[in-house]
Amino acid sequence: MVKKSISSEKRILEGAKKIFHEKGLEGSRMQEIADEAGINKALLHYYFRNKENLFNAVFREALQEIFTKLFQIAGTDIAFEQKIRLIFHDYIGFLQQNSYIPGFILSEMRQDPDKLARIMKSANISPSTLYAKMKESVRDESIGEMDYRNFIINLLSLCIFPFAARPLLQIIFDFTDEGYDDFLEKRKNELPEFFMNAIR
Amino acid sequence: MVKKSISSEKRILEGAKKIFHEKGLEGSRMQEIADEAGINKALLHYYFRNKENLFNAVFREALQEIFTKLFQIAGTDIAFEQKIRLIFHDYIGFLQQNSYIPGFILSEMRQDPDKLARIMKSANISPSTLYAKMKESVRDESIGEMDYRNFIINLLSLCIFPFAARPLLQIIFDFTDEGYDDFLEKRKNELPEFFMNAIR
DNA sequence: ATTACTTTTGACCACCTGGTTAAACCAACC
DNA sequence: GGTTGGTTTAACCAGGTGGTCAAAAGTAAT
Repeated sequence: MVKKSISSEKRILEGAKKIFHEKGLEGSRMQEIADEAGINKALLHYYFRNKENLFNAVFREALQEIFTKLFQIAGTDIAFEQKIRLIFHDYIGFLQQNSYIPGFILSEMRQDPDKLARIMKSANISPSTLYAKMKESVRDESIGEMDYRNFIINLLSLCIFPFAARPLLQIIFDFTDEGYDDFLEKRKNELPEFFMNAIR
Repeated sequence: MVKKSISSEKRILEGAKKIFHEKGLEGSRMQEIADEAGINKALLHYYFRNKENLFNAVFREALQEIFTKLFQIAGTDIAFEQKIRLIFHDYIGFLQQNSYIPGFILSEMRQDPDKLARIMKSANISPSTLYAKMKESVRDESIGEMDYRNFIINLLSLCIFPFAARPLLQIIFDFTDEGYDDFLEKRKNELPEFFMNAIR
């Protein structure tokens, strides 16, 4: 009884993730999600009241993952330069294995900034932690003074943009799928040097 | 007679731009666009055959603008460091005045990569020009050897991401709308130094 | 076996959507 | 003034959408 219920709910969430990630809120159909989960459409409304609820669950999870991972890596207690190297390597590694997340979040956040703020709060994401971690790390070493917001934004830009803009960049540079994967793999190891030079 | 026709078509395109930019293809309603343009819905189908045609016109224009502007700036014949400074300043300036474009393109490109490739071709965007401009500029000076694709991607990342991720970044850093505008304004002048250090 | 309950389903519906059509409108030309 | 051509509109439609509901199926305790 409990087993069945959990299984169905999980399958719904998995199906919803796949469809929503690919087509977004407006582009996805409840029937499609039901088919993907292998259950009846009415069951979607039994577990999640409506489309918005189901979507919010998926959206919240994506936000949580992308920030949790970042905080986790940034919280490692190692020397600054090592931490930079680790962030680029591990965070891009995380994005490689969750390549749908950047595009999904950037696309779906646009509709309703208030809703975004609400979900950010309910997801218990506290940016101040990241500030602190970064700021004290930055202070630890003798690098140029820099606005920590620019510091973080530059870091995120260099990590996330190549995933969010992937279709376009692949066309521009005539990359195959494998070619772009290889390119990202090498990029993981080139970015730390680029970034360290930049802030020195 | 001709006047009327042009006026209507222009008004439709303007309306479509506003609505599509804000809500995307799937989130926009033809009726909404008609209202925005102040005309009958049937007239949309008279000038543009269907929703997809109308959307493609808007999407193509956005792609054209964002690349034309970049190529134009990159084509200026000045010394390398000056060109970097110019790109960051003028390209971000362009994005400031067309702040909807990054999010719009990044969101709407995801649905159909083939369609994106088709439109890129029909819009006569030739990335090879950019390659050339950049590569020869890079060779002009004594800076570190670097994959020109990483060079361009880093540059685009730093310019575009802060616009595409604006809603999220504003929440994270607790920026007001004006505060974020100010932040971007200062960023225009800080990025060249960051970038020049990075590639030296 | 009966009861009490949760879970799952097929059938259904009101509404909205993109798109069509035939008629009205209007400017220019004869 | 009537004809012709492109332009604009109101009314309409078929199909798809999220959502509902009552009944069926399953489950565990009595």
